[in-house]
Amino acid sequence: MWIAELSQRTEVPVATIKYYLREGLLEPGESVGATRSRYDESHIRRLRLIRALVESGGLSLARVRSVLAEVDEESHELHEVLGAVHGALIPNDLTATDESRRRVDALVAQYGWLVYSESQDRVLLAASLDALEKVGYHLDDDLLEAYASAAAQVADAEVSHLPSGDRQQTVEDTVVVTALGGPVLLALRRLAQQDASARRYGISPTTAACAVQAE
Amino acid sequence: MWIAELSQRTEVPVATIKYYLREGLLEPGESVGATRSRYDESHIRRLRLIRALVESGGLSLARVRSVLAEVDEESHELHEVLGAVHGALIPNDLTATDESRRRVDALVAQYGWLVYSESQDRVLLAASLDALEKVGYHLDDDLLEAYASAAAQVADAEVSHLPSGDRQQTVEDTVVVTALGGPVLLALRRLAQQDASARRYGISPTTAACAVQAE
DNA sequence: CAATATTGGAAAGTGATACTCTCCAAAAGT
DNA sequence: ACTTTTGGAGAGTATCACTTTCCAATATTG
Repeated sequence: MWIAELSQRTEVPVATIKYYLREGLLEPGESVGATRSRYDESHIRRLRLIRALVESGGLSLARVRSVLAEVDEESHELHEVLGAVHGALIPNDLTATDESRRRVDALVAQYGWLVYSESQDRVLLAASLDALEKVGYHLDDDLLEAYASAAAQVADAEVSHLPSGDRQQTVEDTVVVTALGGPVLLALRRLAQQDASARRYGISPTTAACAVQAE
Repeated sequence: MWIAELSQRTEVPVATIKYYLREGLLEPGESVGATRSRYDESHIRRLRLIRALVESGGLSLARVRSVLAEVDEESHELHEVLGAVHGALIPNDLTATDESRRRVDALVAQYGWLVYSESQDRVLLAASLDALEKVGYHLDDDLLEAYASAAAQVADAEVSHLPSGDRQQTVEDTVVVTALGGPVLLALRRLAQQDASARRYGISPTTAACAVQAE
C-alpha cells in the first residue's frame, strides 16, 4: 500500500507518518522508484503501537523509540525484554535517599521478589516514597504492603496472561500490557477510591440514588 | 519570611515562585510596603505540594490549578473533594465506545461500587480498554477482574489510612495520596512484574545471583 | 499526450507548556 | 551614600510533537 492508505487505515496524518519516518520510529517502506514506497501490515501494526504508547500510555516519542528498539532486538529473551522495556520507560535522572532505598530493598526481600539489585525500578519506587515524605506524608508500612500485595496480584495475573506463541507477538503484548495496563489499573483504583470514600464518609440520598441508578 | 527564604527552603527558584504567583497557583504574600511581601509556612506547604504534583505526580500546571481550587473550596465535604480532585486529574476530551462503557458499568455493578453513573473515571477506564483493543490486545475478563480486585484492596487501604483530623490536612493528604500513590503502585507493579517474569521465563544463574544478592 | 495528483524528502513554521531572564524603580539594609 | 532585594511586568528560551510549505520526480487520469 502507499502512504495515503497507511494514513487512512491508521488515522494518522501523512505528515505525521513522514515525521515518524524521519525520526526513525517507523521503518522506511520498500522503495519503488524515486518518489514512491510501498508499506505493509507491519507498518500498520507499528504505527498503531506507537499511537497507543503515545496517546494512552502517555510516553514521549523518545521513550517510544527506546521501547521499540528493545522490541526489535530479536536476540533478547522475553525476561530481558521486560527489564529493558521497564528501563526504557523510566526517567533517567532518578535519585533517592538511602533510607528509602533500604526500605524498598527490605520490601523486595520480604516478598522474595527476584529483582536485579540494580533495577532502576527500585530507585523509582524509592524516589516516589521520598516525594511523599517531602510533602509531609509518610506512607505507613501497612499501606505500603497493601500496595505491594496488590501489585503482586496484578503482575502475576498479567504475566500469566501473556501468550506463549511467537516471540514478536509476545513481546508486543508485553509492551502493551506494561504501558497500557497502568492506566487501566489507575482508573480502576480511582473508581474503587470513590466507592471507599462513599462508604467511609457516607453518601447523601441524592448521591446514593445516582450510584444505584448506575447499577 | 521574604521571597528569598521561601525560595531557599523549598528549593524553588525565585523566578519560578514569581511565575506561580502570576499564574495564581500561589497566594500572594502579605504586602509590606510597595516592594516587599511577607510569606509564611502556608506558602511553603503550598509550594511543596505544587512541586510534588508536578514533578512526581506528572501533572500539568493547569491540572494543579484545578486541584488546588478544590483543596481551597472549604465548603466541600471530603467525599466531594475526592470526586472533584479526580475530575481535575482527568483529561477532558474523553471518548469511549458503548461496548467498553457497558463493560465498565457491568464491572462496577458486579463489585457493588458506589460510583456516580456520570463519573468521568468510568469513561476513562472505558477509553483505556478501547486503546488496548485498538492495538489488537483484548483484556480478558479474568485479568480485568484481577485489576479490579487489586484496585479495590489498594483503595480501601488508602482511604482507611486517611487521617480524620482537621479538614485542610485531610484534604491535602487525599490529594497527595491520589496523585502520588499512583506512581508508587505502578513502580511496585513493575518490580512484581520482574519477579513474575523471572519465575515464568526462568532465570539464568547470573540473574539469580543478582536477585539473591539484592536480598 | 496533457493536465492533475501523489510521493519522498527536507526545511521551516506552529502552538502549547513551563519556565527563565531582563528591567525597573521603590525600598531596605549597612 | 551605597549596595542589595523586592514586586511587577514583559520578553525570551527550550522542548516537544507535530504541521506546513516547498520541490522535483513520478503516476494517474481524461
